[in-house]
Amino acid sequence: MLFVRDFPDEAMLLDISRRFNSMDPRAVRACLALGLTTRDMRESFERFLSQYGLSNGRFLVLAVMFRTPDEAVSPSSLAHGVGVTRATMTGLLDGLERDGLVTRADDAEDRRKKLVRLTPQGQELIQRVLPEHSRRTTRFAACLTCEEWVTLTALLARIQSGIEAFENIDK
Amino acid sequence: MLFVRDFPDEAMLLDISRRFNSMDPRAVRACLALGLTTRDMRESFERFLSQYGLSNGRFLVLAVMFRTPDEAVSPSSLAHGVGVTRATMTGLLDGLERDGLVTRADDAEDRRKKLVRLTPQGQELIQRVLPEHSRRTTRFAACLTCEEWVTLTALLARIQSGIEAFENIDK
DNA sequence: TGACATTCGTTAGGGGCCATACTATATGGC
DNA sequence: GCCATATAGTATGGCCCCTAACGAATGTCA
Repeated sequence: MLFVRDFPDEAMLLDISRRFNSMDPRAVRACLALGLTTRDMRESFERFLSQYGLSNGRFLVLAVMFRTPDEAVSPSSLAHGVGVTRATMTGLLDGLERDGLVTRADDAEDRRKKLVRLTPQGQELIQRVLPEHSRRTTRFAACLTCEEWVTLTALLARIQSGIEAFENIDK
Repeated sequence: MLFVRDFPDEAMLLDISRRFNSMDPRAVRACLALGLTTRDMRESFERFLSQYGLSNGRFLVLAVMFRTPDEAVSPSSLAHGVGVTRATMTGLLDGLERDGLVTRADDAEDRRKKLVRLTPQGQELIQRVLPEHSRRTTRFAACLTCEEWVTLTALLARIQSGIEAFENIDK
């Protein structure tokens, strides 16, 4: 019932639930809201990044690398840091390298590895993005009070552990 | 800072925020939780659907069509109902037709249109999925109390209108 | 040292989604 | 009837992400 992109579906899904099982519409509505809110956040964020020719994945790569701008990192550790597979990282780095934001060199010590480095253009770009990103996040944080954010986190944590619980039943 | 798939990033992003701007870590944490919870819900849901050879999109198509199992619908209205573009719907229908869950026929009245219908196999499948889906949703709803779901919805609504607000500033 | 396992980056192939642009058809205003 | 416009479905090509499998390099341990 989750993960719809359009509002008409709310009616449709409520309809389906009604036909099959009397489910609490408040929970259904909240799930819908969860999906839609997250989608809106994501879209807003990606629209912002796209002004700089970045996607979420590309941004995270640059951001991770910018923590140690002068050190080279391996694609593998980047993949872990960003939270994608190594295969996906290959694709991201292909794009970033093509756009001149990053370089890949061989590692003399461990010849399986590559050494990824930010180019000056890469550093310049991420330094231009991050402050604005920061401003956006601050504005975003103002949507709720501190207590409300804490409440939200607590509720989400309960949902997550609930999912985990019945995930284990399923399997 | 949202939309990370892995936990190490929390540290990383807090680090970034700290370096650039003192942001409320409670808000950052909540955003992270929002993204992670939604992802977990989505993954749990998709894992469930994949047992039946369905994806979120494919499931929604069948579910929408199952509201009127005997009526034919156009790809266009399906796209609107499911919330994807017409181009995406073409792809979804290609797959569903290939798997024998759906048929496409020409519309004699309006020769631009196609008429999509559930096959008996399609009906059988969605009828097998929906009750289990319903049970899952019910279990899911039990994660929080009714009041808590209402609270959650309210908080999310505030976030959404907040996003909308500064989305309008940006553009 | 040699055999085995593990790690690295990559390729190949898939799904999901999008925007864009094309063809065929329909429709409203003249 | 004719033309501009809108709509329907699709093809193409792109991005993001995945799994599976590969060759090369390295680690391990008898």
